[in-house]
Amino acid sequence: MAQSTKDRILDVAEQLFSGHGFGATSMRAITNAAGVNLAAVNYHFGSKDGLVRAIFERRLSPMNEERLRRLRILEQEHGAVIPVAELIKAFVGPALELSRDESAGGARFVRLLGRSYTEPSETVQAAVRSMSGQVIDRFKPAFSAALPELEGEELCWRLHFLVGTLAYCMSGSNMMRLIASGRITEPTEQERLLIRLTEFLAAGIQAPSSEEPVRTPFVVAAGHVRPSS
Amino acid sequence: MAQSTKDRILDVAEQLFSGHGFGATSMRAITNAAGVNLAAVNYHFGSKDGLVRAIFERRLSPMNEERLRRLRILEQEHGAVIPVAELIKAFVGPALELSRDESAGGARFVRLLGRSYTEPSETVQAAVRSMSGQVIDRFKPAFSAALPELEGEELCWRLHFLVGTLAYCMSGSNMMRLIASGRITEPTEQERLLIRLTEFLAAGIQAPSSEEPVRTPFVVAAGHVRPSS
DNA sequence: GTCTATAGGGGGATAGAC
DNA sequence: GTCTATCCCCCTATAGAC
Repeated sequence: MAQSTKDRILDVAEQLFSGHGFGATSMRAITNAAGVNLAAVNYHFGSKDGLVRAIFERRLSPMNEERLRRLRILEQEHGAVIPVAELIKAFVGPALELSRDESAGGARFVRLLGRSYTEPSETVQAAVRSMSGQVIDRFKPAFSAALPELEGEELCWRLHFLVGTLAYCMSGSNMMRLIASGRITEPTEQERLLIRLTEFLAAGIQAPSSEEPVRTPFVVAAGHVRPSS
Repeated sequence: MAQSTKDRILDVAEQLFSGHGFGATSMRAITNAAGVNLAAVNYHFGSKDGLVRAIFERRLSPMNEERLRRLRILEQEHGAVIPVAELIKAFVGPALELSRDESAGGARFVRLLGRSYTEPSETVQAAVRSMSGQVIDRFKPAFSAALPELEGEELCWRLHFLVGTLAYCMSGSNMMRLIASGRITEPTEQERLLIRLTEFLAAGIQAPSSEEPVRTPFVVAAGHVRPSS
């Protein structure tokens, strides 16, 4: 059950990055806390950026695989048109489940991941983006089929809002404490988060849209007004 | 029209913090870009943390005043029960309007503010929290009155989701590009964001809740079961 | 109010011994 | 694979001249 130097570095770095952010966590802090030598990070990961990428690789890739697996199951059950709430659960569920995995560090990683969506660091952006493209490519058409009344751009915005709400929940923001003002959220209530979040998101993404109905656009040209082809 | 050293530092710091984050922006970078001396930050703001607080003070306080002003107007128009969509617009509007103020740096600040909700830095958390408490204290009862069917804890979560979606939108996340995959969002469409966001949030916050209906709680005591008073 | 100079502490990365 | 030692950089904060 001996844990390798590499794994110890990953675990400790995940914890410190999660608690203080990437920029504010030094390699010295990581190697000290892990009880390994400073040079070990460069040996195993090449650089601090390499370590950051490895951390996302280790947890985000399996999480996204799980999302795709659940989508495939839904496609087998429902065919092309999947109920919206089921799509949301397939997308949101793996993240929230990982966040309950306190002992194995999953919770720490999820906090890190939530923040990474708004992180300015290019390294972090690139890592998350490269591992999330496939998920978007698969889920977006599925949502589109489930929400045929939503015009294309509106759908993009709705998905944007959905990802944003999830990212915020993942980040474990302290603002919840401000809103709840002392009210302690029980662990058992934390388990209701998937239900609460799905109810909110499903209603939001299916909201009636005031988007003007698709009109034939008019083009003004050379003195006369005519419908564009 | 001469801009004081203090204002130049604030403007440049806002821009650099917005682009690279707090931890990754040094005082040297700020003072160089502002064309002022390194020691000027410490003279005018005491420390880097003091500068951070001053930046939030300058923009967040007026923005929150505006939110409260709009809430007061709504209370005069509607009394205690204000339509949910109006409450959302009063809360979200000032932030989105500030984000369109490109020339005066408002847009940069809003990106910064959006990220600050998930920022691990204690200084940032404390600054935002101290300037947002009053807004929460005033809006929460208004939402509660507008949504009497929502049980207390459910309301906290719904507000949490609302703040999260807004924070994500403010942060100007790059993920929108991934979702839209090359589709360019026109400035005119950007102006529709308040409408889109309000539709999404209003539907989400009013979603039917599967929360067990309020039952008379039963108290087990001294051998008999009876409804609690 | 604004500057220079410097104190005093980390930062990431790497060469080379073991 | 792991260590020590070190290079050379940047960091914030402050003392004291102007």
